[in-house]
Amino acid sequence: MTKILLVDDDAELSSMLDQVLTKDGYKMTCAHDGETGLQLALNGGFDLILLDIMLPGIDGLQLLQRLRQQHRNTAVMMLTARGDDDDRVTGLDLGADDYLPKPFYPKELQARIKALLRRSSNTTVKSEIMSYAGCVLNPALNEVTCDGVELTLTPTEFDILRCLMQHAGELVSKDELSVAALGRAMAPFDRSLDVHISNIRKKLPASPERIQTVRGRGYRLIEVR
Amino acid sequence: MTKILLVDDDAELSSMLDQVLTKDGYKMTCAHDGETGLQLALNGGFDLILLDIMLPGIDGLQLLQRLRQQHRNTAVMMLTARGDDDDRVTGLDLGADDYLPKPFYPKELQARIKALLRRSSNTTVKSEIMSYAGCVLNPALNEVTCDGVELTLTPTEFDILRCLMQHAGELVSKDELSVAALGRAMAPFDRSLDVHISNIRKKLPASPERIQTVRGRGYRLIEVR
DNA sequence: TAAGCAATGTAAAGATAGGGTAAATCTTTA
DNA sequence: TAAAGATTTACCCTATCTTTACATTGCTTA
Repeated sequence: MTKILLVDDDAELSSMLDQVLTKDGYKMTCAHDGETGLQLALNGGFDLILLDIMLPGIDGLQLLQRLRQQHRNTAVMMLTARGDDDDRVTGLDLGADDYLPKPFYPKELQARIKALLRRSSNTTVKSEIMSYAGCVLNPALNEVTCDGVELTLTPTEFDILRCLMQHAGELVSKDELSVAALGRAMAPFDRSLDVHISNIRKKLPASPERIQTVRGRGYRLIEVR
Repeated sequence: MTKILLVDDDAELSSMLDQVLTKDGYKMTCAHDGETGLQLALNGGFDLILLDIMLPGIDGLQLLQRLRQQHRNTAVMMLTARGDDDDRVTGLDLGADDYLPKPFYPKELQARIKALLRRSSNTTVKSEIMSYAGCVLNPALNEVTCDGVELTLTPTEFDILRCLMQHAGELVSKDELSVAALGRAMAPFDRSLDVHISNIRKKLPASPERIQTVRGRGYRLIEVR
């Protein structure tokens, strides 16, 4: 079941959307201020968050920012007043996936929700212990060992390695790695991922090389020996 | 490199967007009518298609529909005139991922493109292993073997061979190959494709010849024996 | 059949883009 | 505010792509 969180202080609008979307088969939860919204967003396991920008307390943009520090994968659609062009751009840069200017037709919201969920549905992260290429990665504990030696990885490095291990032996595009670990698509001239890869390699046993570069295509973790 | 196809008959707007987005580091291709747009969209391997609705010939919605019959995964952003609410909903239902009402600020387009690419980049296409003429091509691993021997192909060579194998035994025009592998239509005096074909042949077993030249028409992969 | 033309093959040179990584800078967190 | 971490910058190297130039092939026509 698809769970949607609606954060909006307009009680009337909330109630209307609640009805409409419930009828569409989504499981709805509503919050009317930023604090409650953030709290729920962080812990509720939602598939999609509909987020008003103008909120009492923490505003929508702040909420989004705080959310993105922990959850890179929840889809977020902002609901904005018309004309707030700057807010929109800021929101999208902060990692919102879409916005809809108020006022809008429910039909359009429904269509956009469908489009967004369709797009984001295959963003799943496993959390089981994984083992490959002499490395053992435990997502629950945030621990990795390689050839029995414990590695000290930063969170980003950990996410990159996890993504590589999820596709053990397969080619993983830099774009996919970037989204999985940095929460954004590769931007032109963006070298951040390359640097992280370089740093991970420094922490792994020097030989044999476990992270193979496939020029122009991505990286791949390879089984040793 | 992220490839974007822009389909819009407004020459001035096209040229402006072309400039702006090229500066952002995207590899741009433009089409000004529906037929050309569809042709390119189907074969160009684009990451994102910016699609005007009002087009001479095939209109944007038709184009989208035709595209979605074959390509589920290319991200599509529609550019619509303000007020066409129905078109927008239709578009999103047909599988567009976003729309932007004209006129818009380039900054907003840029932000939306980033958001959309971020979202769509991990929709990995589980491409299938193909086998023909003694060659086995595995897109997920970026690996090819021929008669059991592993080949080391560059990304472009790989794309060319994949395109040939997709049309196993059939004639493939140089134009189609160029679009599929180089991301552009053949230009006069453009010999790049010929050189790539030559290089692939060098890497394949010397005999029998598997890539057949059909003079004036294109190339075709032929079953050995 | 030979001449002429256009398409194709291909070696080699030149241009470009992708990637490695040290160091500087920015950002977040404690 | 310091420390950790992420990102940007800058420089280098080289695989890869494109262009060039010339050779070859095959078709057409006189």
